[in-house]
Amino acid sequence: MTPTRDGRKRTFVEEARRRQILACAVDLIAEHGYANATLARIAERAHISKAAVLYHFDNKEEILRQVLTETLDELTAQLAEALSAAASPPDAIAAYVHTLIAYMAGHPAGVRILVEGLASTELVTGTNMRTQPERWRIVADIFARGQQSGSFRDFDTHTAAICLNGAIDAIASEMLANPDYAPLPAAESLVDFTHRATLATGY
Amino acid sequence: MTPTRDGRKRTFVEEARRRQILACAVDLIAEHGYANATLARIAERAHISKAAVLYHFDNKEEILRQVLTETLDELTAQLAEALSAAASPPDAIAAYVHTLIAYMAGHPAGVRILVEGLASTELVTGTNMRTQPERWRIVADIFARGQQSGSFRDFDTHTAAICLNGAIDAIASEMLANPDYAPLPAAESLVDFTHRATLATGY
DNA sequence: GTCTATACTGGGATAGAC
DNA sequence: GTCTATCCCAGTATAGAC
Repeated sequence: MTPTRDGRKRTFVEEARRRQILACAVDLIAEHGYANATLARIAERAHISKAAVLYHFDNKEEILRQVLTETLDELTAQLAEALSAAASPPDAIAAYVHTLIAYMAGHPAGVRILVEGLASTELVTGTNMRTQPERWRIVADIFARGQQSGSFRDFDTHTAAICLNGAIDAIASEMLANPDYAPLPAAESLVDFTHRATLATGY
Repeated sequence: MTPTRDGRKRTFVEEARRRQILACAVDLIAEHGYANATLARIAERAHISKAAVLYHFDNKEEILRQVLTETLDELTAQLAEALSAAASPPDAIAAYVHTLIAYMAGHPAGVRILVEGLASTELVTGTNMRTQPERWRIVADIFARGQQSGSFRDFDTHTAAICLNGAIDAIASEMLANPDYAPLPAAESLVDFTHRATLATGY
């Protein structure tokens, strides 16, 4: 996974070291946040020197990027599975919301990495880390399919998708900030809101 | 505004310097982002030394905090005005959405400061910058009042408020990332979604 | 190919002169 | 009240040992 830039094959040690470094980075980011997960600390935890870390990764940002894409891939896989099992577009929307929020509830470290990672790469460093097909497209496509099949009323799918994702993210943030906030009822509410707002047939 | 820690009064020059420094910081953050708005650059733009900047502010984060609260205060004032003019809770929700999105459309620099500032202070540095009465409360209260007066159906006002704010923020982010994205239709859509999802009477 | 040592840069923060 | 000098730490670059 994640081939080298020049397509050359990776040695055994290299692969092992990369995994080890990434694992250390994940732990540190989850515990102390990205800004406090310094190269020195990562190196220390991996029992190697700073320079050794930079031998395997071009720079610190590349480590974040890698951690981020791995987390994202894991989530995407779960999402793909849930979506393929959905019988109808409205079902798919419900599955999307539930899968995302369930993941967030079960992987607080992953959430921190995603929230902080996406925010810091996009905003702080200016690098565009948006997922390949922009995130809202997945949802917008479901809405569009539902409109064609008549299950959704006519509305701007782009805006609806952005709002839904924003709502999910906000719930995730609240979960991080407030441990008392229950994710499951929140997910149910959000699905309910979305259905009421988008379904063609009366609720 | 923003008294000193020890309650002592601020001299004229001190006040002027603070304003000047904040103005420079605002410009730099808006143009290049918080991370790239270094003390050196702020000092350079204000024609003083780095240390002089730190004489007036304890550290860089305090500058951000100040910029943030000023931007937030401005926005809050506009919001309060719009809300007080609203005749009913549903009207208030519409006014809330429109005011926020209109502000965002008209003040791209302000948006950048808010988005980046809130994200980086809360997550990267770990400082809690949530506004005094947490942001969702304002909206949740409107929903609650509307439920009492019968205009809203029964739902979890906390979650609804979080979702609505998340949706607004997501629209703001999209506006930043994609200049083609039109804010006004998006605001209309969001108000429409919210009404459909929350009104007690059929739509 | 893998790594250590070391040195350089740039950012934030402090001490002390004026 | 403002500056200079200095320090520390983070990220990065290079040389070279093995």
